[in-house]
Amino acid sequence: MKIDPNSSADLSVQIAQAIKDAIIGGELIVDERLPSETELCDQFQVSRSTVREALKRLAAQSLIRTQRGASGGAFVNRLSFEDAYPQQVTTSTLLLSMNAVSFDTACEARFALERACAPLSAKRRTPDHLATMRAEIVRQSQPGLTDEAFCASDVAFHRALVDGASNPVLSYQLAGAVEAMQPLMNMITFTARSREEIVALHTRIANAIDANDAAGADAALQELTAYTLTLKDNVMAARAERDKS
Amino acid sequence: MKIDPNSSADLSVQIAQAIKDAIIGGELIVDERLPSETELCDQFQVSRSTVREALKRLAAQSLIRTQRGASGGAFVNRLSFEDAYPQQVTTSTLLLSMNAVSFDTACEARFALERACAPLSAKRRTPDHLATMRAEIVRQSQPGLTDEAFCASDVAFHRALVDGASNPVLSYQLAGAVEAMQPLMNMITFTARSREEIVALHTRIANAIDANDAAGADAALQELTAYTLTLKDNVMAARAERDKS
DNA sequence: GACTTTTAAATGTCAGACAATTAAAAAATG
DNA sequence: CATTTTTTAATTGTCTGACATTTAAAAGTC
Repeated sequence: MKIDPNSSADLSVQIAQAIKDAIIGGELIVDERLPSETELCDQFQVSRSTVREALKRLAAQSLIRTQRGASGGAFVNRLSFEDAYPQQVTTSTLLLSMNAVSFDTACEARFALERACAPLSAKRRTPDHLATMRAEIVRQSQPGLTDEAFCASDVAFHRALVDGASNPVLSYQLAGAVEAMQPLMNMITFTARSREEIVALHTRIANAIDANDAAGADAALQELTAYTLTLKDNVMAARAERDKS
Repeated sequence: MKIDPNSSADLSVQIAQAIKDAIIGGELIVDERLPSETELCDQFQVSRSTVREALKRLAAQSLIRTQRGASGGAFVNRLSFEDAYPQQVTTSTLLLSMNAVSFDTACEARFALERACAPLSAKRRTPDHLATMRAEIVRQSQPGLTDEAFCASDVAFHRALVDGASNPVLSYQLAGAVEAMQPLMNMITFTARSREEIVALHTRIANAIDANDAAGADAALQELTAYTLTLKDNVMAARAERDKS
């Protein structure tokens, strides 16, 4: 682990990168303790503040964790899917909101990814996944549900569908896409009629997954995609009309 | 933006979270300048080191950028897909390597996601994407290529396929899955025979995409998935044999 | 007016101190 | 001797103050 004295980059950035490289390269393994801050000062010939800023950068990425006290220090963190999920969701959400990603683009991505999971989910789903899907369908059918709660339940339903594939890598990748869509989905007002339609499609999906019917699930998902886009168009048209008057 | 004086969490963590919330909540908009470090010290009633550690945490997540000099400071960063890609790849790579994700699981996820893109890519790919795919096929055909270079070219080929869908959200999500697989792929030794087979499948994929043939591309991708798993099994079996003797 | 110099504001880095936490060692206790 | 309590030392967290470096804007110069 060395830094380039000729580099113009900030020292704390260089040090963070050096440690990060060591972790990625396997020189530092999971749960291994890094040298103490004081030792890192000696090693890199910088002050403690600089070392600390570097360590905070790594902590922000969940690459290390720190413990205080004797025999404390910074330890290489096992990056778990649980840790990575929320970061992935936050990043995806900001990407969508800051880059003016259109509803259509996000929607397309979401359902394309979800359709990739559906065949696997049809094969492997457990009773547990099916129960979650059914429960969310029941919730969605209840009148008086706010649009936000309806959307949250929608996310939970699709999450169960994705998790049914029993592939943590897929679940991780999709959590971002599906959950990041939620703010966009919340912009849509769901009429009683449209909820009915969505619940019907959800039921078809759940039934297909239940029956290990990949093709059926795929077809229903395609219809749901098209219907979601229709809903969005209606809401947009209604708003445009309202704003005109 | 306030912090809870009763919280047991580190001050720099709390301050980072407060600013992060303000960004996500839209109180701080893109390119807006944050108060200077000194002003933040007053605002949160903490020392400059603490404020700086909080800012470094945010910088590590690309949420802010800093500029030195007069009229410098910390600015809310527009999180671009370009910034987010490498972070996504690093995180995915570490997730795979640290959680003992099996080759099969990663492979399944990768190809499932890729198949989700193929139909869109068949519809929208530009001559540019096709040219990249063809160029990588040519490179892969050259004898004397190292396994690493072959794998890198493989990633580039599939990246072009994914980018052909012209959906930045999909490209972003898939970059992680595909590139994170590379270290695992690098473990495989590609014989001349297997390269020939892969190049043939790549050619079929490129031809199908060229001909706007979604079904053809999907079929070739499925075969490639199966073949990749076969290759892995062969390599594993050969190693087991070698280690026994 | 165009160029150069100065200035001031901001971040980056350093040094040293003390506070808070914690595990282990040492001491006290029964 | 075993158990509990106390002390100690190591380590991170926070504070203070200083100086270095960078940079845009203001002031000065021709």
